Amino acid sequence: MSSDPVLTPTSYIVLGLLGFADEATPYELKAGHAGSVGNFWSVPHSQIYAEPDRLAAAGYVTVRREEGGRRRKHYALTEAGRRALDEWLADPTTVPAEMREPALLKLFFGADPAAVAPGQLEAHRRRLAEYEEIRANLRQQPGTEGPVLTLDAGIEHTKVWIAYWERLAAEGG
Amino acid sequence: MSSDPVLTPTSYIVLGLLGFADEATPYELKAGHAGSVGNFWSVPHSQIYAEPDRLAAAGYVTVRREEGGRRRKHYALTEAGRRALDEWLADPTTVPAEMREPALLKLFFGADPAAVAPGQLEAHRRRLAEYEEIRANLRQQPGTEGPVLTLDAGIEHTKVWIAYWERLAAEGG
DNA sequence: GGGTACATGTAATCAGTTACATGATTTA
DNA sequence: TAAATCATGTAACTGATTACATGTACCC
Repeated sequence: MSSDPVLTPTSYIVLGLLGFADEATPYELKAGHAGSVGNFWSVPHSQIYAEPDRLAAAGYVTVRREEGGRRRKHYALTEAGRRALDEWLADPTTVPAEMREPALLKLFFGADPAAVAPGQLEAHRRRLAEYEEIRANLRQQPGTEGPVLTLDAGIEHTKVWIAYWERLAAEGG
Repeated sequence: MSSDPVLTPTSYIVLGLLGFADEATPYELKAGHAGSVGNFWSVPHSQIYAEPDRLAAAGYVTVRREEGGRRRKHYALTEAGRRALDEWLADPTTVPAEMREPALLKLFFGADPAAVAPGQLEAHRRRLAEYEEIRANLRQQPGTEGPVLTLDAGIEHTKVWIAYWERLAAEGG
């Protein structure tokens, strides 16, 4: 029909969040994003406010505006939106991201590993603690299989980073 | 002095590549990028052609244009460019990147792990083979410590991904 | 001399970033 | 009631993506 409007990761984050709630205001989307997906894929609030309108223009969500007072916008998935989300979830051809790790860029171009390592270690250790705390909280709740799996991935990779930077920190020139 | 023009990762990739060569044409930058940094941080060639001019405008590189024939541009670091590169390399406060892994986004929003896993496995196994081949070639050459370290990181993380997706593929519902 | 790979850009579009701004509620 | 903090946007700018376009050199 329409030449498919390109859906970005941000689009799918909004669609996915709307898939959990029946209806949501931008603020609820923002709140739902923070502390969940936001832990491994942040989106600035300006985007979270802008994206639903793009999706509405493309027919993937509906907007209901409050009459009185605050005139908030409430968004909900349309059939097309649900379909786009489901197709994306089912699509088996997902290209893995590149590493794109700034600290690696520095190593590549000759930075002293011992200079880079401490900062990385601290950041990754803090991140690991956060992930494990979140995981402990999620553990018992039902319906959190997806988030738990992503946390597992985050935890494992973070541990690899910690081991990596510990090694480089120890190999002082 | 000047309100510091913001240098992006792309800027540092160009600066870093110019730091290896005394002088380079955009094509040489492109070639130098492909198969090295390009393995974990790709930059489209349109950017590799555009970025040096931005850097020139900011005083970090000089441009020398060929008189005859092809009138190619040759770029070289200025003092300021070398300083910016060195300061970036020495700066210990590097914020680690987010995971931003599309496949994780899908898991988070409820995709069937068994549906996602095969494609991820194949992609990561291929990637691992590439990395190990490059590493084997680099191993003997002198002056490749930086690239070897980044490859090590890539290899370790790719192995973690493979183990992760193998586990999810095995846990068929 | 015709094709194919190499080499070198430009143009259009747009999502993402950053900053600005302000209204509504709660709390001290 | 003054101050935070919660909630909700808008505006400006620009790097990144994608596509278009063309020139040059080498090879069969």
